This record gives sequence, C-alpha cells and structure tokens, in this order.
Amino acid sequence: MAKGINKERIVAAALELLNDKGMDALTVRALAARLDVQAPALYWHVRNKQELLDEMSTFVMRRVTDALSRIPPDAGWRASLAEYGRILRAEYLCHRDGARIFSGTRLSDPDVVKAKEAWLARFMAAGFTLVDADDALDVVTAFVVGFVIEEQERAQSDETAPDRYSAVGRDAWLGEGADLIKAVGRLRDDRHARFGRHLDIVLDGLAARLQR
Amino acid sequence: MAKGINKERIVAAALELLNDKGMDALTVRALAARLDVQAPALYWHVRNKQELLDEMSTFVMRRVTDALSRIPPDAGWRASLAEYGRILRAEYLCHRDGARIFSGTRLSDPDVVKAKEAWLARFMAAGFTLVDADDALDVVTAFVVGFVIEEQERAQSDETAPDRYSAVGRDAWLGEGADLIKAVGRLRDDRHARFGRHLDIVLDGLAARLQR
DNA sequence: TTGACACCTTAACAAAGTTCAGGCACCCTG
DNA sequence: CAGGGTGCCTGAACTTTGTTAAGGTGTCAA
Repeated sequence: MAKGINKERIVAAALELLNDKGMDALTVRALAARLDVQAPALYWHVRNKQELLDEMSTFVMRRVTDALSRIPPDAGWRASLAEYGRILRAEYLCHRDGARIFSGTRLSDPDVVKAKEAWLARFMAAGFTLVDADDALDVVTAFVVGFVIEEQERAQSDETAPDRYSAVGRDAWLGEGADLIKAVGRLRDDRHARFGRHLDIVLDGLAARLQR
Repeated sequence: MAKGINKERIVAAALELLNDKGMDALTVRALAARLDVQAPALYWHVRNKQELLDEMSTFVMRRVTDALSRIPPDAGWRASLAEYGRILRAEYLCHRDGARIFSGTRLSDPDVVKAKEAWLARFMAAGFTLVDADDALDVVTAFVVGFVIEEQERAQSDETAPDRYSAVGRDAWLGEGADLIKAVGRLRDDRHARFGRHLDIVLDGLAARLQR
C-alpha cells in the first residue's frame, strides 16, 4: 500500500478491517499495518480512536443520506419511509456490528444531520405536523436500530456458539416446556421477510396517526 | 467491604460501578478494588470479562421479567405491551449505556427466555396468530432498544460536549438553513412524553394488524 | 496429622491506546 | 544556491488493560 495517508484512506481501511476481522481486531496497530505505516502515524491525521470511530460512523451515515437523496420526491410518505428503513438496515448490515457501532454516535458532519430537513418538509406536505414528521423519522430509525442490533448479534453468535442458536441446540438449552417459543423459533428463518413485516407494522402505526 | 466474594456480589458491584463511573471505568481492577480484593480473585468466580458482562445483562433482564410477571393476566394485550415497553426502558435507563450494553447480549439463564412463553399464550388468546404474537413482542423490543440507545447517547453527550446538544449550541453547529430541524429541536424537551407517543405509534400498528 | 479443596495473593505477560522526540523530505524565502 | 520552516512519519517508550501462572492460607474430613 502506497504511503500517502489521509483521513479518507484511514476511514476506508478501518471499515475494511472491521468487515474482515470484526470489532475486536480493529486496533490502531492493525489499521496502521494495513496502511503500511507505523501506528503513531495515524495520530497525525486523527486525534484519537474515538474520533476515528466517529468518522467511520459519519461515513456510513453519509452513504445513507446519499442513497436517500435518490428517492424521488413524489414517492409518497409511506414508500419513502419504507425505503429509508430498508436503506438504513442495508448499510448497517454492510459492516459487522454496524448497528451497534454506528447508531447513536456523534456525527461530525452537519450536512448529514441537515439531510433530515428536506424529509421533514416532504412529510409536512403529506399532512403531518412538524412533531409528527419528526416522530415518524425517529420511530423508524429506532426500530431499525433495534432490529438490526439483534439481527447482527444473532449472526455473530452463530459463529461463536452455533449450538445455542441452531434450532435443535436451542431447544435442548431451553429444556422442558416453552413449546410456543420452540415453535416460533422454527418459523423465524427468513430474516428479510421478518424485517419487512415489522417495518410494515411501524408504518401502519404512523398511518393511523395520519388519519386522525 | 468484607471479603466473602461470590458471583452475585460481583455482578452487583459491577452494576454499581457502571452507574457511578460509566462503561470505560468498568475495569477488572477497579471492580476488584471496590470488592476489596485483588484483580485475579475475580477469575475464580467468573471465566472472563465477557462472562461478567453476560451475567450483568442476565441480571438486568431478570429484573425485567420479574416486573413483567406482576402485570395482571387480564390486562389486555395493548396495556400489557405498553407496560412491557415502559418497564424495559426503565431498566435500561437505570444503568449508563444500559440499552447499548444489555441489548442483544447472550442470556445465560433459560428462565429469562422462557418468560416469553406465557406472553405468547396470552397474545394468542387475544386473537394474534403465533407469528403475530412473536412479531408484536419483538417489534416493541426493537423499538425500545433503538429509542433508549439514542436517548442515552444524548444524555452522555450532554456531559462531554454540552455545546453540541444544547439548543443554542446545536443551532450554531448546524449553520445556516435547517430551520425545521432547529424548530423541532426546541420541541423535543420532554423525553418521556416523546417515548409515550412513539410507543403508541408502534402499538397502533399492531392494533391495525389485529383488525384484519 | 495429613491431605484435599476452596479461595485469594503476588508477580508477571501481552496487547492495547497514546505520547514524545527526532528525522527525512519538501518548499518558500533570502 | 543556501537555509530554515513545515508536513508527515518513525522509533522508542509509558500506562492501562485483560489474563495467566504459581504459590500461599484457611477449613474440613479421614
């Protein structure tokens, strides 16, 4: 790897490293090695590791807002919000523990926050009050964050403790009783369909609010 | 602190320490010091730090299920789910970064998982299918997790960077434009009312599902 | 008395984030 | 062309972390 280092290349390499080896392996020294540089070199470009994480988070959220900006303005509030949920989930799923790491972190770029502005305006045009429009975005965000955190946690546990999350191993661990839980565990296979159903439930709730 | 150590006292002290000083200060040595013991002593009772975190998480979730078990069986699905959401949030809020730390972690106690069984049965008696009942619980869970993560992140940022989250500091950071965002920022004061509204939206969505 | 077991201590290690002094290379100024 | 300043990186080191190894001290049973 050539030696011209800058913030963007550091962030890109950090995201690669996160995907390849996971959160624990995302160390300053490993990152520096991947950039063919000694560890302290990174501190010329980044104040500390926390700032690096914030920067990574901002990068991911910028990808989200970029994808959002490609949603046609005439899509309707429900289709738009559904697309927002799907995009947010997709970007989180791109990175190991993405939801846990990138949710609720401080964004270093005001433009990412400002992307919300156009959406608020759009929803108000669709009949929402300002507060309702804000609520709509935040409810969907909260739901997606919670959903993907659980989803990715399960994916990770599949690697480390397959016996606890496979159907048969889990049944054994649960012991006697709990028949409904065991039955529902077998119906849960399709994560994506499950996400679609759950997202629809949230959107139904927002629709109910609109009709009052 | 007297020197009889066991798993329960370790977990209790760890939760205290987390509340007092935060996640970063929850170190093995600091925890040992609080128990008036040397650090390696803990490893007699706990395999490693990850197991300690899992144990803490199980403790918190056990408090949740205990609180849930006090909800009367005839409360109705909507009131029951609303109470579940409030209880889960309250327990997360009891501990610094509670939602981020305790959500999606592996539970070491099957009984905590089994507590779900009675709820599934109850919801099916109210007219849900098995899948819908499972969806209902998980949608509420996901929403609460996402909501409280953001809530606690903001609370923490208030300590470290008050200028970024106070109304006036935030407006300055945002720069020109973004009038709707600034306006909504000033309407957001009451976290608890906000939570109630958002939870209601989710429950409305579930109600809509039930009426089909 | 002796041994085994449970529980704790002291000492130490490796790996992590971070800091500091210095060194090479480039560029601008005189 | 000379020389100093600046930008970017290295080498070595420090501190704190999780964790392990080896060895104590007490208690209880045979």
